[in-house]
Amino acid sequence: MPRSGAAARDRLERAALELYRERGYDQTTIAEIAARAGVTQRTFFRHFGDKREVLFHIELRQQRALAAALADVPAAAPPLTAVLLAFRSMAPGMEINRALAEARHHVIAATPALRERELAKAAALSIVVADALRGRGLPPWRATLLAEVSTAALGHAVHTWVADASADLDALIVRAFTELRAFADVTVPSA
Amino acid sequence: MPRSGAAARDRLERAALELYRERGYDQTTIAEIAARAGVTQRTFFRHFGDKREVLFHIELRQQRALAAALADVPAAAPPLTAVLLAFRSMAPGMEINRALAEARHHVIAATPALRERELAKAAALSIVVADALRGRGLPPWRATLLAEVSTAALGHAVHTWVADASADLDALIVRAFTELRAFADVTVPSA
DNA sequence: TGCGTAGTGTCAGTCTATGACACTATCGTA
DNA sequence: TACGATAGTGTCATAGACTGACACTACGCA
Repeated sequence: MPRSGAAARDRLERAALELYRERGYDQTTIAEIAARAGVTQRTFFRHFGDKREVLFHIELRQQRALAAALADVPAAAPPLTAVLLAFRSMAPGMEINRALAEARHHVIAATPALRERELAKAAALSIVVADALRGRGLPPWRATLLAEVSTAALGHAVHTWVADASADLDALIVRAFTELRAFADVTVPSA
Repeated sequence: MPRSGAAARDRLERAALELYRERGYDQTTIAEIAARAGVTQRTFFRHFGDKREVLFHIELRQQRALAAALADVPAAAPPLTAVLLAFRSMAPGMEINRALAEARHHVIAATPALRERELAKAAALSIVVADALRGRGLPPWRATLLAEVSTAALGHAVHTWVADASADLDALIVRAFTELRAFADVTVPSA
């Protein structure tokens, strides 16, 4: 393997985040990001699919971490408990990167196009969870449903956490799952 | 009020859906859509914010319908039961437009950019639900959580419905909410 | 030393999206 | 009936996101 390219990619990620924060996403051009990273526009698009993706490359790491965490939960644990445990196991790692998470959050919250991409990444995470749930024996429909709902709960916890400097992510995740018990009280026909 | 513009907007929506299906989203240009609708490119962008939005204009109608349905549920109904009732009340209207829904679904499912926008629309729907839940006395954090989770469940039901010609949307919505009771069995610390 | 490969630069081009300005159709009113 | 206000449209010009093609270069390995 020759020249790695990882260094350039890192510089691009850093430069993009800086510029998005300094002058806003819409007021930043790819040319400016590339220039700050010391490469050309064309190289930017070789590393990232589009202007948004540069902010979400780290999600790949989280996706893999989640898949690993899910695989690590003992098979004896009930499906949703396994999901909760896997989610909780990711909290410490995120707490460490809180500063970066906050910086990204500011930009994303201010930019509709980025919020959209964030939802897409959450959906990708949900697929990882669904795979794991199917692997634990849940029928596909149920697995997908519970994966999407669990991921939505996780997303809400993360959003609260990143917006509140004094919040504890792990506690929020637990709280979210706990409050979902409210569904047990819903009145449904013949049930 | 002068010239209404609604006619041109309708033609644009129709033309876009046709072309997206005929040759795919990426292979379709705004110029082609506009030409088929008998207007110029510039007029397209006056009616729709971007190339994706033209497929999601109808969601506005559904958003309003959902808000109305939520307001119509008696105040006596518990919050999540109210959400379920409101969701179910939308099923008949969607069943009527099944053909259109299927056509849109094919295009959306085949196009990542459109799936992304679909998620954004679901998030918008979730905000409507959250508003209603807060209006019913739920604390904000809980309202947002349950709104996002409920909307995720609705989305899963709708996706299943649109992909299976023999499916009954109302039954799927009920089923989704029923299966969410599984969260009651999750093991959480000190609870 | 030379070969293969991954990464990069350069160039040209297409398409999305927006701003500015002029024109036109329709409605309400004098 | 004439007229002004307003919403919709066309035209023109332009920025900026993205892509394909081709040449070049740095690094790892035989």
